[in-house]
Amino acid sequence: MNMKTKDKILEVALRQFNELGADQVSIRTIANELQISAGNLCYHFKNTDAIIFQLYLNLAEEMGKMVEVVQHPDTDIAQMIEETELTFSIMYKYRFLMLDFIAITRRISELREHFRQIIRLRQQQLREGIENLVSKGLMHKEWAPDMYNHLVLHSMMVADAWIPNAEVHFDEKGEPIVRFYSQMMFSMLVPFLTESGLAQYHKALEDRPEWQAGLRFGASF
Amino acid sequence: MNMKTKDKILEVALRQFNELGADQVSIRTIANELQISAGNLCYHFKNTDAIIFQLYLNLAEEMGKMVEVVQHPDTDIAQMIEETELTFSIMYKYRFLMLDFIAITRRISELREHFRQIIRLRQQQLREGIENLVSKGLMHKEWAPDMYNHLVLHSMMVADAWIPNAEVHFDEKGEPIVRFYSQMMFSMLVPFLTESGLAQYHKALEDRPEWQAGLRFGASF
DNA sequence: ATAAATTTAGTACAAGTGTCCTATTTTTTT
DNA sequence: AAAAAAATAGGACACTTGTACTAAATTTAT
Repeated sequence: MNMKTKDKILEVALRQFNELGADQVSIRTIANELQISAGNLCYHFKNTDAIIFQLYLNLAEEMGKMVEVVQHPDTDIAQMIEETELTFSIMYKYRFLMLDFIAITRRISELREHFRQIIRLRQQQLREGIENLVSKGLMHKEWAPDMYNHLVLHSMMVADAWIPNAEVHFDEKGEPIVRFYSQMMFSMLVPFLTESGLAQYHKALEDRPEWQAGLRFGASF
Repeated sequence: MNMKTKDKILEVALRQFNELGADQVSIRTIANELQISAGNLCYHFKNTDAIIFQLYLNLAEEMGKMVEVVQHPDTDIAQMIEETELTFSIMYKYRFLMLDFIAITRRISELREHFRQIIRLRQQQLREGIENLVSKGLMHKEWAPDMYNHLVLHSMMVADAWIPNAEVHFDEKGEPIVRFYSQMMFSMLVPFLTESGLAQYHKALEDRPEWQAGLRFGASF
């Protein structure tokens, strides 16, 4: 099977973006690595922004598919953690978008509005997850007004921030990072779990040894 | 009194950085606005990175002074909120650093290490604050292992992420934004407050009407 | 097979950037 | 007042980037 040039471009571009940052990649750096002419590359994508936008669409698509698959309403805690990890993996695959998000949205304004939609989707997902856990007696009912509204907002911010955070505080890359921050994300719910919720949580950790080991913040934390 | 050219450069540069983003500002855009030659500007700062680094040092200095002032150990909740707001104001003044942080640290590597120190400082501050509240019976003792360790980490991430978040989800600028996110930051502690802690919290809000009104997330949230 | 469409290479151009250098002018020091 | 230092203007240079264009090669359709 022969990969189309267009796909090869996207593949190489994604890697370069992730490794070097959005501002260090140009049509020429990509064309060079692919051994094709810059003119050829411009035939497929007018400029780097066009490539970035396409990569963003790919991200959005992968996210969308993921959400569809996960739609069964009564998930347990172990499943919720897994879903978090899956979502975070997709984000990590396109991490340059998260790292340079502001600079990118300033140039490509469609992206900002489109991204807000994804956020709304994820937010709703989380809210439903919480309500589900409450109805099952795994999470407490909220004991202060707006408590879970706030929790959702805080979670969304952590979900946006973990990749930049990893970039600053870790030298590691890849899986361990994704797992560490998925765990951290879920740990935000722990203080709100009931006894049976906590029991499930600990059991889930025991069943997956790789969820226990994990990284530790180094000198910085 | 005559402002030195060097200070004028920093002033204009800071505004341009905040308004346009780090990648849209060059020695020439700054020189133009100041009606000085590019050569002159390069006499004072070799390049834009040198300006950015100096602005970062200014931020660090302001933060340092703030911490010194605030060092009295027994603050109440109202004071803690005020301190948060003060810290956030300083961050907001230099917000381009937060927005383009990753891209900037990739170019200026000294900055990353230096920044980690600030983080460590703030983290310690928060940890002491929590311990203080616990010892006063305003916060519960932790009822799950590492609970407050996690809380501190989550808070640090929100503290890093609020400015990019504001840029994506709000069109407003300035004070209201700072106040909104300071409130949000503090609201992370609310679920852990005791009854008397909650009472103090609500009283603090009542005493400062401007803390109550606040923004609401618009269509996106 | 032949015409048409797609894909590719190669190159030229204008704009912007950081860097460097020289020549004045202004300020400070002696 | 003379000498030294600091500040400013102006511009040349090399480099990168996105853009645009032409011509050749390849694939696809008829």
